[in-house]
Amino acid sequence: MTEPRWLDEDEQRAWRAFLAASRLLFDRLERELQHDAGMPHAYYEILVRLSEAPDRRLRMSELADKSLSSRSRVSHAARRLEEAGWLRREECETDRRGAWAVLTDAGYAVLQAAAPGHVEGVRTHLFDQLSAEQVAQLRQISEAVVAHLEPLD
Amino acid sequence: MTEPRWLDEDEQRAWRAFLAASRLLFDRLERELQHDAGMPHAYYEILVRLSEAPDRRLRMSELADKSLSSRSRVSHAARRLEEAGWLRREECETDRRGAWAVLTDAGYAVLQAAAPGHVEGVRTHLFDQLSAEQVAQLRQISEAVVAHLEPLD
DNA sequence: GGAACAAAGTTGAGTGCTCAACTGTTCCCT
DNA sequence: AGGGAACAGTTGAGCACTCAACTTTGTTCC
Repeated sequence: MTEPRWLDEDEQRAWRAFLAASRLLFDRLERELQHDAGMPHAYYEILVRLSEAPDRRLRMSELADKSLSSRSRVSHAARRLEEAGWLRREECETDRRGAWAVLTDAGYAVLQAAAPGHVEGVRTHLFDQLSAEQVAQLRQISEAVVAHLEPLD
Repeated sequence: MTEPRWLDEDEQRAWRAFLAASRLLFDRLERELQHDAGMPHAYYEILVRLSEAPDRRLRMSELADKSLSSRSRVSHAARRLEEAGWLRREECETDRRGAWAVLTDAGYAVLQAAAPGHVEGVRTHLFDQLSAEQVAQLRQISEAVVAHLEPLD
């Protein structure tokens, strides 16, 4: 291994602040969503992606890609969501290996009910604390990180 | 409930980018740490906090606060870390309810071994992608969020 | 056409987290 | 002093995630 490149003072502080902000924010939103809508954020995101797809359906792999989850994770989640009646799986005609994940009406209704509260949380805990300039900065910073991590892996 | 305050176009994009960046970054670091050092990031953070404390020891509650974890989480983690021989619990003389978490020499050694690789990951996946200005921006944004969420909760 | 390889998705074991309930101790207040 | 509230920490059940192994189907290439 080569000589380790340590973090300087500023980076150290930035990293710790970012770590703290992320943990606090996501833990908070997770808890609110769990409390108000009875589902973890990962499930919420799956429902959102499905609701935005044509015919409210996506192949399992697309769903995994769009929600930045592993196939395994989505597969486990789909089982749970199916039990709850919010999602239905259908076999794919054109590729017999494949499966469609379809958002049910009940799933759509649950999402509609959960969304305002969740959005309110995001507003309150994030955007209300930032200036318009900072929102733009956060976006650019995030996009740089995504651009680096997305293609790889 | 009052009228929901939705996110505008810019906020929507910023939020999704931030979500994606955070998930990708933390998942990646988590996986690297698990692979290279055989521990999740939460455990790494516990070891870090202990290593920085006087005599490498902290009361369980302080440890929970500093690592932004619930007492329960730290308690479960401590059991695991104790099994691994990286941490030892001692009873507190001045408060018989309390317990000290003490970093063992083995724990310190493991942390020393894990740190360079982890820091390298943070560099590569985060700071190498950002300008010095963006690092400063990220810090300010994060501190604003922490300031809002820290006291409450 | 058939063999090797890749892709889609599922499954089970293991692990860490949350939540609520619990024990034991200390603090506070009159 | 004594009773009640608050605090420190642990525990167990339930759930979500990871990793690796697996089945089934599609693709490629000779």
